Amino acid sequence: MTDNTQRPHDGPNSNPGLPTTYAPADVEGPLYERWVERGYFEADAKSDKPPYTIVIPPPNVTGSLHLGHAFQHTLMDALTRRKRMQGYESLWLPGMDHAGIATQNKVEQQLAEEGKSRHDIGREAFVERVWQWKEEYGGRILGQMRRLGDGVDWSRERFTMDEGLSRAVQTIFKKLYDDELIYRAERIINWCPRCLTAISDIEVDYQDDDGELVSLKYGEGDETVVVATTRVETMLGDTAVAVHPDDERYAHLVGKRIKLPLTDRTIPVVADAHVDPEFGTGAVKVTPAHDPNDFAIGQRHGLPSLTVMDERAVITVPGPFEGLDRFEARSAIVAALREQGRIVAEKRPYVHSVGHCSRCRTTIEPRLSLQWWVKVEPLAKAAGDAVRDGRVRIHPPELSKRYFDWVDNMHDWCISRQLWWGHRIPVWYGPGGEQVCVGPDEQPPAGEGWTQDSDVLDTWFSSGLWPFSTLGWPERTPDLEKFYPTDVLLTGHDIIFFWVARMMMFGLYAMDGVPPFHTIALTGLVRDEFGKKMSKSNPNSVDPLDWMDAYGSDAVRFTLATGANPGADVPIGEDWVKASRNFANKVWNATRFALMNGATVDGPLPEPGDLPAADRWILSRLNATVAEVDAFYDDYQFAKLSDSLYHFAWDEVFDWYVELSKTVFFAGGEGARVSGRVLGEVLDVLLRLLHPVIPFVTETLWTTLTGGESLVVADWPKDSGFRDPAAEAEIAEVQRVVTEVRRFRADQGLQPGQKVPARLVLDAAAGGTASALAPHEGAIRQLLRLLPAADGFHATASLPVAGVTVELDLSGTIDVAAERRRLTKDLGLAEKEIADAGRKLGNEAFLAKAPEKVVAGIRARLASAEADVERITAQLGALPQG
RNA sequence: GGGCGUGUAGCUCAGUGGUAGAGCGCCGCCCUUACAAGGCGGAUGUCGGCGGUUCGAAACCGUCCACGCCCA
Repeated sequence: MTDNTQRPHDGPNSNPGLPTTYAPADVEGPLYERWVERGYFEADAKSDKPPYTIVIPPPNVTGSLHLGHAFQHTLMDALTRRKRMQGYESLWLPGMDHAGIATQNKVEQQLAEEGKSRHDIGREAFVERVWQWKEEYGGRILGQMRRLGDGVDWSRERFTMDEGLSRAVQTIFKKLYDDELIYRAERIINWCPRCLTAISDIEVDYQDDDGELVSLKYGEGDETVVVATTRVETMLGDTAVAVHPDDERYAHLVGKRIKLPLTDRTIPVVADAHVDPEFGTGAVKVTPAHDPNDFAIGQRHGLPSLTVMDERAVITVPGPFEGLDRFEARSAIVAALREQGRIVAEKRPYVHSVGHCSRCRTTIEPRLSLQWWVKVEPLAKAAGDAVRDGRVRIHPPELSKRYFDWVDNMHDWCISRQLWWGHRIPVWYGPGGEQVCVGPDEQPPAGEGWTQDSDVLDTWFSSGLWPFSTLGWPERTPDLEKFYPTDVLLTGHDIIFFWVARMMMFGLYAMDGVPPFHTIALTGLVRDEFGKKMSKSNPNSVDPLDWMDAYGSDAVRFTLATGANPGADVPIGEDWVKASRNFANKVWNATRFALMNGATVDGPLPEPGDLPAADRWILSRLNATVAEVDAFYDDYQFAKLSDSLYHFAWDEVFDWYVELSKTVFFAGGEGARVSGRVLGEVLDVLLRLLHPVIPFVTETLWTTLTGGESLVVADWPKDSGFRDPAAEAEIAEVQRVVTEVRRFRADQGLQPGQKVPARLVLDAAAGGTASALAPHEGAIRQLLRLLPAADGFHATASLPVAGVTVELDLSGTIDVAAERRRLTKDLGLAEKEIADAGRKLGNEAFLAKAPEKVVAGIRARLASAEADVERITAQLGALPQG
């Protein structure tokens, strides 16, 4: 990947301790294993330290690590690592979700390859197979989490189908059942004819599909009515036609029965106020067993519900259509009706919204079915109130509204699934129609004819218990006492409804009104570098493991953290990961330089009063950065804290402080010793601050620099409060001088390495500025590659900056045209500044109404621009003609 | 149809009333003894349009346009 091993300067002069480039692949794996072996991530329930807890959003047992996981895990890892360093008993609890449908599908596929179905081997053997599958193939993501560096407590790893968690499920089911918050009822549900199970409303994805809208004529002679439908096949199950009660067009038909085509049935025409007389013909067909709205009409009018399809959506009505799939039946029925002249109109394609199974994309078939339900109203109200009254904060707050919209308008939750993999519903039915819900320590009813409900529970039912079932509930374990409630729930805003709301409902219900966490931190989704959605079906999908292999886990983590603006989507591209790798390498090399020059953390840090300005400046900035980073962490501003560290490290420590310190190091002696101590201090703190986001490279460097045991258990830095505005101003002046002369050199086409004789003339009139610059002359000369002015020095260029004029001897003519161009441009800018400031200061209203501070600022700008004009004009005048 | 959000440099995004910013990319010079995964210098914007409030608007208000997401 790199060929710089052959570069000449990589030879005899390089430091033998650390190689010139950081090689993540060599260190990451062993480092992680060492952290785990030493038990750094294992939390102690008996500790006196205050707890800090995050439970991981459990990934599917079938899943593998994608960028969305990597993103959220990076943020959770950073939060828990920092808290651990701050002295909290930090627990990040890992685990997986059994993912009912997804896992069952995997094993069914496996069986299909053997030419078998689950029914061939039976329920018990099938569940056994799923467990085998889980042991063999499940949980690939856990190994990938290690690669990413997740500091989770593996000793507390949980799985939703574990014994303890299953017990929690049964316990809460029984409690809800006894409180009459769980009931069984026949309703229209979303049925997937491929998965052969009910799915919840939120597992249905709606999309616009090309369909057909067919208008059919029902009835005979004068008594006909035209209805339109996109699902013609359901007409076999129609048990009424409904019209609006005030619709005069149909008033004469209401109460009468009309002939339903293709059948030997007649159906009533009913009047129902929910029918929209403006839509279509104003008459609608009513199929109570196959449509939720029609079901409601059926309930109101006491209509029978006629199921016309089996669970695979195959027509079951005896006759010519029996045995046809719903889509085949649709065409066949249209053809048959056309033959009878009953097709009045057809619109094709007719684009309309169609529900699809979020697991397999199959078109959902609404279906009348007997299912178990959670009565959510009291639970949802409590979940909403906990946020409304501030016990739980949603971050960023803009997303609260979406949460309220959901919990305040939630429908009862269908929790039964016609699957074999999952928590079986603990209800037994007796021979006489009895129904008994069995609690965890109770024996199911014995005797002839008792059978257990064959359905299992929705996976989200068990994951809703996650924040406390994982800590041992329903037992009052030490873990539960210590670590509940958890602190932060960090997850994507796309599962507010799936998961967050469910945890809130169950947490408040099971834990005596104590919400499961005080903060819900919501992230966006990971997108590609052009802001396009990443999905497994898109070619833009990236395996984060590939990037970790190529650039290191730290690079992937830093990129994700830098993109993490609250609630916003995160675009990520390979170039950005490369840039993060470059940053890690820069930190590596700066520390390498420091180590080669005696940077140390041994001995006390000298008092500020005993330190040169550059040291005071960087220590002042260091402490300000600590404060800034802390504030950003406490506000979940990962992008800002990463950015702040990036710029402090690179722009201030590496580009200026390290460069300034070179003069001191090369001079040797006591100055070098002091400088080594300060540089050691700065890097020590910087590496601690960076560690939660990029744990690997920082650990490697920090242990080398300090000899400390591990950053994982090191103390988090504290802002000492030290600030030195004077030193900051002084270094800013040095930077101005250096930058100005560099610009001149570049404009003049001087090669960066070319040394130039120069004289620094301090401007006595500038007073403090000039004398403050005096001690920095050595550093300025070093940075600018200036030679002493020897005999025969002849200044060919003279650059006044702040309190100093730098005179350069270029031993010949300078590029006057280039210099004139530059000066003219600067002059223009200064003149524009004067005009702008002058306009404001000439505005009475501005002077009267603007704050004094702003006016003073404009005055200062004016004065500075005027000085610039004077200086530049003089420089232009001094240029040779031509 | 209802709701929410977004529109700022070539790209991706910060910026909640007082001099328009960052990263990447781009142009030029350079292997200057930590780092070419680097150094130094440079260019780049009618802040989506229009109107309003204000001494002052990228930001606040109204409106229009474009795009995205959620719900129905």
